[in-house]
Amino acid sequence: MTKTKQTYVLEDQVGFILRQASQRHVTIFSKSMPADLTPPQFSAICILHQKGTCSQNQLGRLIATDAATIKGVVDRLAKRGLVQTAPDPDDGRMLLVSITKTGQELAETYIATAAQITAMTLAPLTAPERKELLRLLKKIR
Amino acid sequence: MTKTKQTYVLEDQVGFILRQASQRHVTIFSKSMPADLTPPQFSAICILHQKGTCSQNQLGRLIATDAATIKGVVDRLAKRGLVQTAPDPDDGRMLLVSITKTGQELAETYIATAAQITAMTLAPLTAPERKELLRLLKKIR
DNA sequence: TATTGTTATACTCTATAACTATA
DNA sequence: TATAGTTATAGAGTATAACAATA
Repeated sequence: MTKTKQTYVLEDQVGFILRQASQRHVTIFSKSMPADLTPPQFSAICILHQKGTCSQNQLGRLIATDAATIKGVVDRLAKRGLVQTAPDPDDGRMLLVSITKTGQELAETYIATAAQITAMTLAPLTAPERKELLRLLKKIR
Repeated sequence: MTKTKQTYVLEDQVGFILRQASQRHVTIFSKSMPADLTPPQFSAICILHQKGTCSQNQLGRLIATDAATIKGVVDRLAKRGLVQTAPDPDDGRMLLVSITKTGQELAETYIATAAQITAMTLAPLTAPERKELLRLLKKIR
């Protein structure tokens, strides 16, 4: 009887490959997005482009960033004049975040670019492979 | 003729889902790894466990982190006594990183845990789906 | 001189924990 | 008690620039 030696090949671990795939995507994103926005920043702009206004924490939930992280994202967007914040008159805990006209215009201009970034990221795959990758990633997220 | 309206659904963008899948994996990793190591730190320990010694930049290339990032990773591991650094006597530019006895023992103890973390991350998938996900991720990394 | 490696600096994202304020 | 938000702290990733050593 042979005792199976425990093997752990870093190259085949899902976390390691996931990190590399994310790295490549972020590189494509930052090289291709002329507006100097990071992926989370663009995600926030996207949601606000659709909803107009929402609370800071709710925005964080929609773009999958926690309360501490979304604060930094919103602060940086506000500093650039792309969003505004104001306390909710109905609930003093809430901080309402809304998109500015500048932010709205930026979203409309660069949504096409974002779609191209997705296409570039998926370029090595065939159409059915792209669909399958999204399906599998959604299952493990 | 109908003009196709441009749609950009954040939920379906590969970058957005990739970020969420990575987040879930990192969460599993940090909750399950008793040794309080991050994924890049554990990757570095793994490589050094196999190779014993390598230059700092080479280590970075092997675990897919650039020169500036690997320096921080190595510094933190050195502070914990898991690795040591020394200038290469043959090439004064190189900083050789080697694993300590403590680091070696830690690697041997926790490689099984790391394998379990991979399994937990992939738990929502069937065996053929796991294989396919790895194949597709490797193509876009 | 060109290349490689290291280091310093700055900015962003992420997560946790502790805290305040409100419902 | 539960929720929303803020702040502090820490690790990581990224980019750029400066510097040292080597080819």
